[in-house]
Amino acid sequence: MGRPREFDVDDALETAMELFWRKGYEGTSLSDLTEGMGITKPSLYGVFGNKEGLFLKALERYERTKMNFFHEALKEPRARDVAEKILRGFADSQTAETGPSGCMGINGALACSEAAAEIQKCLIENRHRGERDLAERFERAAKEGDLPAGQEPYDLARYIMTISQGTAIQAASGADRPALYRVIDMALQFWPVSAVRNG
Amino acid sequence: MGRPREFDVDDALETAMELFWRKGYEGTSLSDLTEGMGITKPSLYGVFGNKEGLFLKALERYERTKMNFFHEALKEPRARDVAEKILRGFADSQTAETGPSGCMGINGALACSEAAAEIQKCLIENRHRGERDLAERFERAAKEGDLPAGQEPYDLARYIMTISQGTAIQAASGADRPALYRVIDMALQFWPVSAVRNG
DNA sequence: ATTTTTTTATACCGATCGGTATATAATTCG
DNA sequence: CGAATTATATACCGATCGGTATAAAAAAAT
Repeated sequence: MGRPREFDVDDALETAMELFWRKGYEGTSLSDLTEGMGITKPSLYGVFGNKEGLFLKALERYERTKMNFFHEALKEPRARDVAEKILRGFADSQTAETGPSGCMGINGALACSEAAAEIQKCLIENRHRGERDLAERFERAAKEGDLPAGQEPYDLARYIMTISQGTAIQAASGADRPALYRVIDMALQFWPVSAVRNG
Repeated sequence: MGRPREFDVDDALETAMELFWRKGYEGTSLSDLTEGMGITKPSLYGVFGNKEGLFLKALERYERTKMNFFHEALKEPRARDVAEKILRGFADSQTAETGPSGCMGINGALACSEAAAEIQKCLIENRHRGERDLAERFERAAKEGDLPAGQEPYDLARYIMTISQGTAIQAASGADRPALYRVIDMALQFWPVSAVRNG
């Protein structure tokens, strides 16, 4: 009951996500947000709490809608396919024609004032979580004899994430998708397509 | 003549560089700067013009004092040594005990408001310049038969810079130097130590 | 129709932002 | 000694920051 909301929460959150993605947490002002979302400040605060709450909800949406390839990739039976799907998935997301370039989890708050320290911490933990998930997948691969000889699962995971974070900077600097794909091709050169078993 | 300056310009610039490096251009306020540098705002404006001018001078200092390894590396006679020196040079700078983690050229203004667009553009051009310098070095290597078979100079340069930008994010996320060195080892696996001639 | 509930619009809050006007202090030059 | 010059300290500027108080508007419940 009560007066019905005049805007779509999902649409508004999508807009907020794109703004934070493109301009970062501190680079996006409340005026940017309310103007872009087409709502007033009281409406924003009523639905999303405050700027920090809005950012976290936007980040959750980003993970759910733009990073879904990541956990899908972990299900690949071969470790090399896991790695390649993750690398290309990141590159695709970072260079989509629609939406900002780069990665929201990096653009959001890489370096910032003390006021954004909590957001910065969240994003760092976010990165660590992804890296850990990938490392655990590679640990399984190691047990299965599915890693190139002499490769440590955690080092391999950090390597893959480092490439993806590098392509995020490249994309934010104007690199297009084919350029990133060539980087990925090179990053996977040492990893034989069929190191242990076929399939 | 006139009243003598009561602070050392070089020391003040060093402090400004560290602040911008750690907190970014927009994340560093004039209060942060004047407090850290131990000078007042009129002194800052008298010597450095304004915040943007101070940032550009700090960036110049950063390039001169922290990125000097880069152009030194280009002088290495073998392309693989060029690549390795650059990769380890970046990793060293990004993980120095003294000074902030990561890279000032990336932390400075990766994603920001319109007010910092000019600084952002400068930093992007900065990255492109380094990549181009490296690509031209690899072009020379290609003529000398000093690249692994089938590698394009510009792609190889982008690859090396992508790794270095990735380690910058890793360092800003807490990774230590040995971890980055292991990433670099992996990134160079495809590149034989002596592909063409010995030396 | 009135009450209740929720959202909206407007106007406002103190704090901080980058930047500067003014005047005083400290030096060199004549 | 002035006079000129430069740097300092203090106080201030309008604009914007994130956030909110107040009240009108629009619906459901009685």
